Amino acid sequence: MTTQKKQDPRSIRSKRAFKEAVVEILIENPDISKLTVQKIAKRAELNRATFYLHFLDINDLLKQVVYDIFDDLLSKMSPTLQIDNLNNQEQLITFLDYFYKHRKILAVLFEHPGFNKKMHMTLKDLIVIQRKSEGVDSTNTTLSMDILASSILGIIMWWLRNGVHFSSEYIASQIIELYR
Amino acid sequence: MTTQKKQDPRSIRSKRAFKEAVVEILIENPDISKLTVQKIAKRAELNRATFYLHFLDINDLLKQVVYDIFDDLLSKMSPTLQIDNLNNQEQLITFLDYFYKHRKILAVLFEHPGFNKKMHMTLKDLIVIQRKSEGVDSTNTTLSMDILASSILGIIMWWLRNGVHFSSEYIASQIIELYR
DNA sequence: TGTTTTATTAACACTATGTCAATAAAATAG
DNA sequence: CTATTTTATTGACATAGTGTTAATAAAACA
Repeated sequence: MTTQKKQDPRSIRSKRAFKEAVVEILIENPDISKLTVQKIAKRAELNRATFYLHFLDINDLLKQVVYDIFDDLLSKMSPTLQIDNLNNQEQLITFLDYFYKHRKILAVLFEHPGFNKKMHMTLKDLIVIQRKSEGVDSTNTTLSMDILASSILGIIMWWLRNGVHFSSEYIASQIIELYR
Repeated sequence: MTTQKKQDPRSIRSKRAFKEAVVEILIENPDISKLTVQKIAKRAELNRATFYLHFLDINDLLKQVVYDIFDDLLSKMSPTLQIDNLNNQEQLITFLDYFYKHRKILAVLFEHPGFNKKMHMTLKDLIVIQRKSEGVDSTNTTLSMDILASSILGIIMWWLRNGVHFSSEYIASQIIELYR
C-alpha cells in the first residue's frame, strides 16, 4: 500500500456511472460516431464537466470500458486454464461463451481501435499458455503465435458482427478444424 | 444510357477534391475521430456547405473512399484471376501487394466500420472463384467460406496494424500454411 | 464535530454542425 | 457565339458540442 492512492468513493461512483451510461447508450444505438460527452453525462445524471475530471475524452472512457471487460474475462478464464485435463475445444468454448454472453456491447466495442489490440494480446497469451500446458514449444512451430491469434480474432469478429447466429460450439469446432 | 444521369463536371471535380483531401489528412494524422467537415473543406479549398451537397456526413465520404479503393483493387485483380495456371500463393501475393502498396491509407480505413464488411465480401468472392478454378466444390468443404475469409482478414488486419514489417511473400506463406 | 480534501457545478469562449436563400458559373441548346 | 437553363457554390444563421475555470457543495476522516 505504498503508492496506491486510495480512491474517494465519490470518484468511484461517478466513474462507474459514466461507464454504465455509455454502455447503455451504445446498446440502444450502436453507433460510436454519434456519441457525445453531453449525452453520456445526461444519461449518467451528472454534469458534463465532471466527465472531464475522470476521463480525457470519449475514446479514453471507451478504452477503460474495454479494459474492464478484459479484466473480467481473464478472471473468469483463469480457473479454466488451471484444469490440466481440459482440452483445446473445451477451453475455447469457455472463451467464446463469454463473448456470446456480452455480444451486444462487444459487437459495438469491436469498432474501437483499442479493442483489437487488447483482444489480440489476450488471445496470444491464452494460446501460449495452452501450448505450454500441452508441452508444445511455441518457438519451434511453423505458424507464429501472432498469425494464429490474428486468424482466430478474425473469425470471432465475423461471428459477433453478423449477430451471433452460430453457437459457441460450432465456432469452436470451425477454429479447431482450421489448425488440424 | 437510360437512367445513367450524366454528372456535371463540376460535381466530379468537387467530389474528387473532398476525397483527396480526407485521404491527405488521414495520412498526416491517422485518427478518424479527429476529422471534421471543416478541416476537410479547408484542405479541399471548397466551402463547407459544398461538402453536404455531395456527402451525407464524414462516414459517407469515408465509405465512398473505401468503395473506390475496392473497385480499384478488383480491377487490378481480375486479369490475375483469369490466368488458370497461376497457383494459390501467387494470386495471394498479388492481392497482398496491393495492400502493401496502399498500406498507409488502408491501415487507417480499417477502423471504419464499412471497411471490414466490404473486405470480407471481397475476400470470400476471391476464395470462391479460386476454388472453382481448381474444381473444388465449396458446398462440400468442411470449413465455410465465411470462416476462411474471416481468418485471412484477421491476419491481414494484424499485418497492416503492426506497420507491415513482413513481406507479402511471408504473409502469403503463413496463410497457405494455415490451410495445409 | 470541525476541518480538510476533492468532487461538483454554472458559466464562458470557442469550435463544429447542418440548412437555406441568394449568387455565380459552368453546361448546352439555338 | 450568345442566351438560357441548370446546378454548384457561397455567407449567414440557429443550434449543439467542447474543454476549462473559479466558486460551491458535500463527502471523508481525524
